[in-house]
Amino acid sequence: MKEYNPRAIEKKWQDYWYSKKMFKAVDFDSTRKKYFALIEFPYPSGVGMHVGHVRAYSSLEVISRKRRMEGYNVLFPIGFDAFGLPTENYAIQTGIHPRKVTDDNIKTFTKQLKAAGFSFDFDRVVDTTDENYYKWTQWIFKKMYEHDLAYRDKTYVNFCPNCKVILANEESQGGKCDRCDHDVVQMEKDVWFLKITKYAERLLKGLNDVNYLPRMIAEQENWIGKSVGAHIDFKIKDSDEKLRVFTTRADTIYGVTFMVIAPEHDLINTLKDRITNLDEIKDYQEQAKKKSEFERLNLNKEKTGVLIKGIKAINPLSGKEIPIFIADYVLMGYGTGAIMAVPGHDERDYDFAKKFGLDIIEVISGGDISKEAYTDIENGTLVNSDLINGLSVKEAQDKIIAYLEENQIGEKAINYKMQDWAFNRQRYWGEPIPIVYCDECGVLTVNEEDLPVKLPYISHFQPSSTGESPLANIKEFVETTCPKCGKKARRETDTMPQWAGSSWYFLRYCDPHNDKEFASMDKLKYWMPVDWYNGGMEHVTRHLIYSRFYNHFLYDLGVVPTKEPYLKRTAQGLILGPDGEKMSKSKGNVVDPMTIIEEYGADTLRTYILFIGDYEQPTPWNDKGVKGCRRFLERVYKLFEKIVNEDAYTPEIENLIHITIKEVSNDIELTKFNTAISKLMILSNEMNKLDKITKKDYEVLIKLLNPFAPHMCEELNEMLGNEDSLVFASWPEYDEEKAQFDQVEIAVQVNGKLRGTFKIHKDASAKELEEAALEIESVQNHISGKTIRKIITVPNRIVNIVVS
RNA sequence: GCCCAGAUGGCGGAACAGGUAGACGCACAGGACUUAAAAUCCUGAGGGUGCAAGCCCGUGCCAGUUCGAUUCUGGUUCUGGGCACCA
Repeated sequence: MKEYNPRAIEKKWQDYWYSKKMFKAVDFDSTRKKYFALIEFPYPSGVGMHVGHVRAYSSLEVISRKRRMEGYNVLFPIGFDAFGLPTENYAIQTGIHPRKVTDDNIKTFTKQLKAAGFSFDFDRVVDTTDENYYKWTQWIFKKMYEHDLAYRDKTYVNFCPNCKVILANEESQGGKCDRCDHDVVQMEKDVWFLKITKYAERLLKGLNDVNYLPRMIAEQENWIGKSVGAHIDFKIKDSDEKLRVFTTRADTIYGVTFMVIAPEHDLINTLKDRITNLDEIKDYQEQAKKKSEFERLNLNKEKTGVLIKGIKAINPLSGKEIPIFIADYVLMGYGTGAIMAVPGHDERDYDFAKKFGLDIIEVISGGDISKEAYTDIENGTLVNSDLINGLSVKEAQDKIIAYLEENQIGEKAINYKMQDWAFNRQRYWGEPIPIVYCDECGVLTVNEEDLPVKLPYISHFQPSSTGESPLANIKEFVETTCPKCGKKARRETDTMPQWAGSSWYFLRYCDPHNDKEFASMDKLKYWMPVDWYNGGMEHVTRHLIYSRFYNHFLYDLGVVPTKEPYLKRTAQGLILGPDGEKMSKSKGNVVDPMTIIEEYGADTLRTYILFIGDYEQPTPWNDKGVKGCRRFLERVYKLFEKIVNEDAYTPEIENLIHITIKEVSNDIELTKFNTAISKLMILSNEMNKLDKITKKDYEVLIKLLNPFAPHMCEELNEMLGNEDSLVFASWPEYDEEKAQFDQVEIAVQVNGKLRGTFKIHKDASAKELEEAALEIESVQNHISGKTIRKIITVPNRIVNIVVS
């Protein structure tokens, strides 16, 4: 028998699978159930495939191969999310056009994916930068605009002076640019927004209909951030103006001792004639504008603010006059940009009141407001609150809200932390936004038949420092005609963020070559929803929410068949460097999967990456551990020599085979790949102890191992004389009766401490167990001279003798 | 600060409807094969203490429930992730 030679074997079977298109997903196949397995398509960066990709893809790779063996028509597609900053920055540095960079990177990536033997359907590859793809990305935007979900608004945006680009909130967390870590500054700008907040409630409700890991549900709920409370109008004294606030604590209304508005609040402008310290206020507004988001949100800093002189608000319940402040701890972007401050029962208001020497009134008993704000809403009773004295927090809230609604000075209200999605970038390498500005007709979308708005092939794509897109400098691009009146008009020069293309790619996989629609309803009905989606935790609050929003919108349009796009979502843990640190070039701890493939083979890499540890936990890479998996595969390969034609039956091996089929099958479904592999190791170790094994038993082993190490298993299958590939071989089945051991080992305890064990046939009676247990010598030593109080027996497990 | 995970040998990790802690793999030690090494195969091993059978201690820490707790409950420390002046 030849030695195990992965290099030759793997090349041979990859050629076989890919040339015969073995992994082709068949549209409308009615003979088999469909299964749509989705992994997050990669960004084709210049460094190529990372071990993190291998781990992320291996889970559904194993599931897909198992599903095919179980008789499913599997759609396991791959594509490239290729627009974006890294490619553009690389192009700026090197002068090579992003189109060429992208094409080269995709080629390399494809080669690497095939070298790992992934069973993707390579006939359905999508590339977000392909004009036949982004035509539909633009089409969806057009539809959103037509349905009032895309709008232009002047706002302060996060601007990265280094990348020269406006960032979404989620790209500038902690006041740092997501891409380059530079400090983000505030800049006023006219930008495009998508009204994702309109879908907040549905995105929240939809979580009940999907099977995501609980921590993902929690993260999404947290991100959407729903709060139920009330709007309350406070009259401005001697004026018709009202100041509207949002509060979740309507019950504390009698404890309001001042009000605070955000620096950007309109009230200043509206009442500027009456404000006596306008210069001071304006000064404060200017300062607030200059602060970076990070400075402003920095919790530890002391609160600042200015009393607005000349105006007062009136508490609608108590009638008391109260001062109004302007302070940047109140955010314009949440609620109404104004709050009623209740220092007795809110920590932030408490700090502010202490600093400015303002009254602090107790309206809920139970705490000590001379020391700190009392914020427990579960306990405590309302006091000093005319209408609601003696009530619980909950009762008081209901009563106040009812009162507000009756008197039309407020109502029940819901707020979300999630904000509308800033949807444009001032960059070249993205989808042009299909909008035209006409002096006569205003803002118009490009007609459907004129899509796509093609990205011009230019050689200078450096951004300007004014925050304008490089496209603004391309005359041929900017100058166009109005889709309505035909006169001269200008194109929008901003492009879409990278999230746009990835928000609907799973739909395109169902019908990737369609040039009439983004995908046909018939095909979508056949394939959607995605049965199982695996990816990183880092995408749970961005990509996953955005793509769910897109899908909900398209559902409303009637062009996709399901509300929720993904039935199930799991996430892999990070692969850390051998030093236990996150892999990074600067730390020099990056492991290149291609090196592992060259040295040990793709089958070893695939097996090791799933054996390395708990799939969901971050786990350090271990070079020596790879060898162990290679040894395991070699052992399985060598077992081939033990196959005999004669009868080699033993009850033990039959038992073990059935148990292994059962447990490996279950473990794979639960993403417990590490224990699945360990059970295959146990089976092969046991087989190795025998002198001879049957072909039938060996086939079970290689079929179970096939999803992990398909090249070697295909080779062994061929060596067995089987003509059909393992791709569609049947997944082994087990007999529940035979998946049990006949003999069980029983532990014997005295007072809960292990004192011995014995073997007995399965399902022995309690009496048999007791008798056998009492006969054990060491047990007798521990009970002699004592009284037996109780004997606890658990069938097939344990006997515990309680003595005293 | 709030929310969510997690903490088990030298290392990665098993086992939890409460029932023999440490499966499987790595690393290590001894042995076989070899002139030798590598590779391979066999054996050993949580810690302590004994010549040994054995005994004692052990799943971050402190309590509790139980015949019995890595598993359940309360508290606590540390680590990782998410959110964060969100009214």
